[in-house]
Amino acid sequence: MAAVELPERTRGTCCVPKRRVRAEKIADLAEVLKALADPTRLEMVTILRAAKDPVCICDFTATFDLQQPTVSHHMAKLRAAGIVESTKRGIWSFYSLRTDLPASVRRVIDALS
Amino acid sequence: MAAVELPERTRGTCCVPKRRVRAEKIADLAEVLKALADPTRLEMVTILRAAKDPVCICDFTATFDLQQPTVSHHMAKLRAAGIVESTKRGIWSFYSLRTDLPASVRRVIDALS
DNA sequence: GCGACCCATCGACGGATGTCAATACGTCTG
DNA sequence: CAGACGTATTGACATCCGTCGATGGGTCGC
Repeated sequence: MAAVELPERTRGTCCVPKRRVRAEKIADLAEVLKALADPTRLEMVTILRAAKDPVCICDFTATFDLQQPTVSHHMAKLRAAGIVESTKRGIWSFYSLRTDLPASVRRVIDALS
Repeated sequence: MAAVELPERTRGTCCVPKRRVRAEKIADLAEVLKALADPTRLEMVTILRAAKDPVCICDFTATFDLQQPTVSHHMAKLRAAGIVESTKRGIWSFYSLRTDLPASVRRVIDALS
């Protein structure tokens, strides 16, 4: 394999790499990634992505080895991050991926699995 | 907009959504996402992705408003997550994205920015 | 060799996070 | 209405995380 070319350096001087992305956008994306960076929430998102219809949260409670408040807490985090939206029908709460996700967020979620 | 069709439910019964992804793979991906889920590290990765040659860590220290140990700590996290690799040249340490990233990780990183 | 330079590691500290038990709230059934 | 059911919220607790100062180790120039 060809050795990678390393740039020449002079002592005491550092160049500043171009910051191509707006700081605000970086922060927003980091928030989304933080919401996805948990095994439970990550699997929730992949399940919601594969599901055609909204999924009742009671099904998630039955899926994961976690207490109901914990499952609810995770869903609240996904909703706070703007990844998920909820609908109520009688006693039940149904969750689904938001359809108006920003393009970058949509790309990241599509890249999962 | 057409109302989303919500599945019928009966009290006391929950169905278990199909878990399509292996638990191990979910955990690995969550680890990578956790490494990316920080504004500093996220920008580091986008800079490395845009850079053709390995980048000296002293340049990152000059870029971010953080102390040198903190920058080093973030790079160590990216390396521990298998996202980044380092080369030494004299005094300097150069970092670059790993070329043998798993396909899913590569897709996620390409989806950023 | 000595000092300057670059980098990694360690220890500490405040804040965030995941989890659960307890509780409160809304909704349906009988 | 009364109770059962599904869900969200609160409070508590242990753990993890980002940041910094201090320190140590390696490398170059003088």
